[in-house]
Amino acid sequence: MAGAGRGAPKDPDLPGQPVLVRALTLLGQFSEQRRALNLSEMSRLSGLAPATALRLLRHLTEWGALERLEDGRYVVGVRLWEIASLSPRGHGVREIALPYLEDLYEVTRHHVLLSVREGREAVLIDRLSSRTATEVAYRVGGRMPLRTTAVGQVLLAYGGAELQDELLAGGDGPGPAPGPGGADSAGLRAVLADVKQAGVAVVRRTHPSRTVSVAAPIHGAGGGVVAALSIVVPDEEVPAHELVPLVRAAARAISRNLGHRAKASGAWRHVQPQDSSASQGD
Amino acid sequence: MAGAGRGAPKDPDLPGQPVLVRALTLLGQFSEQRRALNLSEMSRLSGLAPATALRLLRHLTEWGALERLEDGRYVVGVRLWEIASLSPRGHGVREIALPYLEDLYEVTRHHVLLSVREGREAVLIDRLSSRTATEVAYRVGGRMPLRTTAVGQVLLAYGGAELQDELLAGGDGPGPAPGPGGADSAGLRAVLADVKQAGVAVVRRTHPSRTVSVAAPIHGAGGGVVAALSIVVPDEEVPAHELVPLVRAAARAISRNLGHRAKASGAWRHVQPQDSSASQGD
DNA sequence: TCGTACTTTTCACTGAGTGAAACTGCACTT
DNA sequence: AAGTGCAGTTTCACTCAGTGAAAAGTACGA
Repeated sequence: MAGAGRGAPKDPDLPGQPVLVRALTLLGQFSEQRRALNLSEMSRLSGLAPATALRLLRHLTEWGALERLEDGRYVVGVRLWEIASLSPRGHGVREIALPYLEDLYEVTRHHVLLSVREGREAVLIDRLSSRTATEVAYRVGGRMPLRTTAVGQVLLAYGGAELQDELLAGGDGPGPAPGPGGADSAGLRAVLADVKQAGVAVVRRTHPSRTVSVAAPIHGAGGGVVAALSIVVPDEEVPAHELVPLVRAAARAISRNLGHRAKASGAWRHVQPQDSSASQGD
Repeated sequence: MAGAGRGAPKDPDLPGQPVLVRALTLLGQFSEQRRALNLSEMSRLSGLAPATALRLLRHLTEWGALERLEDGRYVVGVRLWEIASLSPRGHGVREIALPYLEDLYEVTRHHVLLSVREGREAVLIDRLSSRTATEVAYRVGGRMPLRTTAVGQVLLAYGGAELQDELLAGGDGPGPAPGPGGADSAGLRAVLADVKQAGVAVVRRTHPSRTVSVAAPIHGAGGGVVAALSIVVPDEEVPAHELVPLVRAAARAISRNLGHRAKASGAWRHVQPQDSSASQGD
């Protein structure tokens, strides 16, 4: 890029940023509640001078990353969506997992979710829901907290100690921090330990409605956990312990299809009786 | 960006490109058959110097547009997928259309496709397929030709004269040009006229397998055609004329949900008897 | 040990990118 | 009809972010 131009630094953080990062910052301004933005908004939100924002937006639009509505506002373009559909952790896992998610859905007729971890949150990759199932809080492409959701707990449990420390110490980005000094760290650690050794997370919620979620880890070819699968049912409609084997079986089938070779031996015998999976009120 | 550096222009086209465009060019190198690329490949394919490509790739990776595998190769990242899921013409239409696609799928148990136009091709936004349905040629996120597919013909028929001229004159990007001098222009024009006034396209194929596709246009709030919906069935299993009302009804329901107010009046009476929809061998 | 291929760092040079200011066009008010 | 305000766009002199060849580092196989 070029210099900070003639003018003095307007914003303490922004001026030194490379062009590319500035352009990505522009892209990052789009969100579920801001799907269409005009120049002034983009400029204001990103902290870029209008002239600069305009130039970058033009390049992005020309390439197809953005599209322009008749009223002049910018929206995310199909070209970008198309490239993004090549994301292995996005559409990639989805393509492989979908048939199994469908099986699970056909059998239970409740919500089936697939997520991956991105930073300190989970991203919902796909969701199958009948119109008659309970209300859902999350949108495909949206983010979910790691601490309080079943998929989140699975991803967190298998995400490595580093991530857990990070999350238990600091805030988990958006959303309220757990407490002043890291309130329920010990509790969460215990939950995660249970999840990890049971191979499932069970989370009970009362908030949007009374539900139970059961989630299991999906392993990639390298052995690491690359995604998590869960099923969300109205509480007390189906006993959770009946769902556990279903969810685990589906997750294992998907893992196998991703090239994961399950560890041989007695894990089977160990895990099965240890049915007391992690749980957390609300 | 900065100058062409010390060296003389290496490639006649590339050197003058702005940084942002170069970065987008890098993104554009990913394709279905190239989902993971290493530095040398990216550098070679994009025509950028390795050092330059590396710097840009680092920025893209840092932001999350790309992710790096253990072996050093780059793949499209979840962050990009997440932003892209906000694309109105991508996941946007999908979200609204999905329930209707599902209905269509439940009733017929055959392939149901949803596409939008992007330049001179169609992009497949979603596909519902039972495992027992006929084989499919296209992948979600992939491109389909406008001339030879039912959805393509719908998008083309409603895409304006400019687009049609463009496509009939020149090549349609990838894929073989129709013929030396624009072979079957007249034929295609007639087909498109039929499609437009019938409100459906019917295409018969023999190639991967014998199938009939029936497609109908989806209108947006502004009245323009924003997407096309189609159903693909094995030939002679279901008579095409039985599918036409199903597909049209679904397309209209989706249009209404997108805020389209159907033109009042006798279109109904006109269109219905004009059942001879467009068709094309292979 | 050498060879090859890929990745990363270095560095002197320079034009691509910068942003304040001016201008245009539109909507709404006085 | 003249005035006000704001979003979008263009201009332009300045300069530092970006450049790419070359060199150094790394990994793997013969």
